[in-house]
Amino acid sequence: MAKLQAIRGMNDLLPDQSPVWQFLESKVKLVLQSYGYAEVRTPVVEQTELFKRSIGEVTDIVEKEMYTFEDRNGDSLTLRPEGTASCVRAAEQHGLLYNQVQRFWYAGPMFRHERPQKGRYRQFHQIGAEAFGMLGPDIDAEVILMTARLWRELGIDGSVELQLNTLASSSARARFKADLVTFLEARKDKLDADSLRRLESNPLRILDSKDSGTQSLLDEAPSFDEYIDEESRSHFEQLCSLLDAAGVKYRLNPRLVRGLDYYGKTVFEWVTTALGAQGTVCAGGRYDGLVEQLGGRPTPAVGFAMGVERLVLLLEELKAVPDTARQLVDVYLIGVGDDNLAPAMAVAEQLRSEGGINVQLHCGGGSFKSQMKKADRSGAQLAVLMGSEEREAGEVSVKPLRTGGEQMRMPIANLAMALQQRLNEGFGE
RNA sequence: GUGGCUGUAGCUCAGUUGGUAGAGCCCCGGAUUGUGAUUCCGGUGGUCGUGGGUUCGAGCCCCAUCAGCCACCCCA
Repeated sequence: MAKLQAIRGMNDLLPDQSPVWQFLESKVKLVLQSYGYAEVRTPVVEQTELFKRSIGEVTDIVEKEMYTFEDRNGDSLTLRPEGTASCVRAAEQHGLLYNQVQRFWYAGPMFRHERPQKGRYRQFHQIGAEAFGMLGPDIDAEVILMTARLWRELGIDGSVELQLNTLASSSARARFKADLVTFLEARKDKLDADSLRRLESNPLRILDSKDSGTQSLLDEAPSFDEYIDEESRSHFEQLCSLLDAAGVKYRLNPRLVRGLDYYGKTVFEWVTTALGAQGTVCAGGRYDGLVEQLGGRPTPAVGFAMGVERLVLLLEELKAVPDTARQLVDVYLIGVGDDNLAPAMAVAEQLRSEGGINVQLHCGGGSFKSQMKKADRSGAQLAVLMGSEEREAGEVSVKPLRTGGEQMRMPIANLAMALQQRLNEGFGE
């Protein structure tokens, strides 16, 4: 019979990896909470219409990357390809945006049918934050500061760079887009194949082209800078000075264009060179038009999403995860001989009740030698032995496995506290 | 969706012009009866990704397919 395997581009998270994810997730959560953001959880499946209306009908995501299917009622459903649309839908549906200011975050799997490669998978994970109801550049700055703090907390701030741009108002963008298309239409013969295709689908992305011929052509093209409206310009300048004041470094990148239709004004990306082609680790911007586009009242909004897989890769690349985050077991407990199985189990339960340390109890028998071997392999700092001698004395034997210390007897009463003390000493060496 | 590279033991990999599979690690057991990591000895474990084809004979050659990796495209 053929072996079953996971769907292409959808990965299992195994024990050697999960500590890295947990490290990342716990840090992110603490930072988001420290800014007063509240978690929202939405379903992974939504009406297809939601994504068509938010992301944009002609984007690659909607046209060829969504997992779309009919349910048993004949409704068209889609596995969410990103989180913002669902977040807005949920907030709007429950009246959370009505005359209110809100700060939310979410986390979870997203789905896009792309060809898998490093840092890009068909089921991938994002953690994102969205702030609603605030028009000024102050909230843009807060959102960016929050991400900057996060990189510091994770110890990767030296390896990511902030790129910043403004897409201005939608009317300014529309005027620029029209002129750019006119300019390029007249010079179609000089465009590379990809850019030619984008001329129809997403002309702004041509600015991003890696083709040198196209890039030199763009030098003579209309410059977006001249199209930026006064309000957007002043918004952007204020944002920049807020970031300057907060000591956040950034690089202005006029070619920075987001892939989703709903962005306007501020856009930013955190980029690393340490991961190959998929260098964007976090990206976001302002999307003042989206709420209205999805049927709500006009509501200003800013947000971002970070790619968990990419950050995990970066954390590993930089060896930024402390060993303590990987340690699962503090104490390995062995009952010596059948007579001492029950007492050993009782001690294990006692330690868990007293709290503070993780205990793995040896199960499954085997020679004493092999039990000690397992204690060593478990990664535990201490082996705790419960034999007949110890039991009769109301004690256990404690043997340090990583440090040179002597084996010693300890009373069972208040054992957790005594072990905790030994464990703390161990870290000092 | 396009292109390139790669699939041999649980893992990392050898395998000569085609002649019926090997190492290291891991795991299990042993080297004086309750003491691990180092060392030594022994053992378990593979329809060589899958399906066709060529051949007396295929892990090696050919085709297809699936999967992985990298890049393009796209994006977090």
